[in-house]
Amino acid sequence: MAPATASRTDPRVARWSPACQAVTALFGPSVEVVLHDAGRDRVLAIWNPMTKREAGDPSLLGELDRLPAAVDGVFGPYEKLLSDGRRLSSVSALLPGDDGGPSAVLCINFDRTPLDGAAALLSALAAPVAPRPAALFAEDWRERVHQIVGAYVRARGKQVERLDRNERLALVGELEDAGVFAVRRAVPVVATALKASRSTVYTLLAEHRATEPVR
Amino acid sequence: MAPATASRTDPRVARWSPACQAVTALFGPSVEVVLHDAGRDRVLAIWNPMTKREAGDPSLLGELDRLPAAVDGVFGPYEKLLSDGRRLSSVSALLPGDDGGPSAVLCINFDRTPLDGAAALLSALAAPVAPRPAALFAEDWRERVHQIVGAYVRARGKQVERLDRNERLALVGELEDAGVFAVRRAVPVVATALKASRSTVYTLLAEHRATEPVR
DNA sequence: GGCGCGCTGGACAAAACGTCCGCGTAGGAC
DNA sequence: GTCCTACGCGGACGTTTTGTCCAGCGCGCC
Repeated sequence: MAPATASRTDPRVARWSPACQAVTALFGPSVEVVLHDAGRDRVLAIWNPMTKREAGDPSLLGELDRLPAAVDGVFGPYEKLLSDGRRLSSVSALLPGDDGGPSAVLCINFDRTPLDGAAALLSALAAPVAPRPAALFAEDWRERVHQIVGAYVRARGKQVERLDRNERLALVGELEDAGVFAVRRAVPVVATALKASRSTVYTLLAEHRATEPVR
Repeated sequence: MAPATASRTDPRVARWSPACQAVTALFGPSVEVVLHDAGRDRVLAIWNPMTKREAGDPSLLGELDRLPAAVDGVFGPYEKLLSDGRRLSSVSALLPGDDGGPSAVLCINFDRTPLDGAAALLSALAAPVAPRPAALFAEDWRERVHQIVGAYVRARGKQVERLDRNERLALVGELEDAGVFAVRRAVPVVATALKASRSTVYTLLAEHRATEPVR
């Protein structure tokens, strides 16, 4: 498994290559390992590249300056965003040369996008998955209004027109509790079903809401 | 973040430490990184130990001989089993010394137990989840919006922000078909759920209605 | 006949709805 | 890099719906 590198002869590549390869081997296609030339700001070698970068390309490591202060020569982990939307967790490490000073920079980028998907799936498990809920909506709410009104009317054996004020109030209450008034253009429909005016429905509704404030 | 090591002065530790630390930093408590002295079969340093091993302990690396042949000095990944049942994926790499010969061995052990749990959970998803009883509509149309959006998003393993235009259009279509937009104040809620503006939702809605006029 | 209650339609203000447009910008072509 | 296109955004705006108010009126009752 050779890295994409034109600098095979560079001693730093020879030195760090096994370590980089080990990481690549363990995490397969999810990680990209990049070895940078600290001095020339170039990519020395790259394993499993996620972008089109290759050895010799500029490193664009200037960003390291702006990152949280290094701990023992290690930056991060910090988040990176690829242009295609993938989300990476990244760390960088300053690798010492023979003189003890930094000679190379190691960057490990971990594509956590699949994990995001899995995490979403997992957290969604907390809430039960509703299959396709029955078509309560569309035109059904009208029917629902008529059902509620019809049931009420039947229960008292009167026609709508004969219902007295309290009964209408109660009926509006039932409709409200069924959520009918959360639907657009519901009031006129209810008014018709109740054989009453829009005004009256609003009055009853206000009265009901004043009585049962919470809902 | 210092490794558990009594060999701070060993030049090999100084050299490889940043790289080991980088790996530890990225994968947090899930990985253990061990640097071995190839010659003396001793642990040189260990980061985030999962067992009680520490620097100076015998390495017990004899097993490497029995592993699949190394590729470019890298062994594995192979599976290890801890006594407490945890399952590790591991790789080992022969790290070259200044003379080019091996001077140290790097082992990275990744605790995949949590992933096994997640995988089991995930595959269990294939089995149908008991549908929950259909709720009366009342206030749950909001929840419905979130369910539909959530299901859609999960199906593609993207988060809402990254859905492209067509996907959003389709999603709005589903919401429309579910009758969501028949509810008062639905558009702002949908906009929020979609992480889009009210305008955008209306645009998509218009587009959808132009495409599927009857419904 | 006079009174009170409640419903009514109409008028009107407020809120929600839906449309439009200019601007910023991300992404692609060159 | 520059240009270009397409898209999403927020704000402005006109329209529709909503909700409130009121004067008038029917009806039962004293």
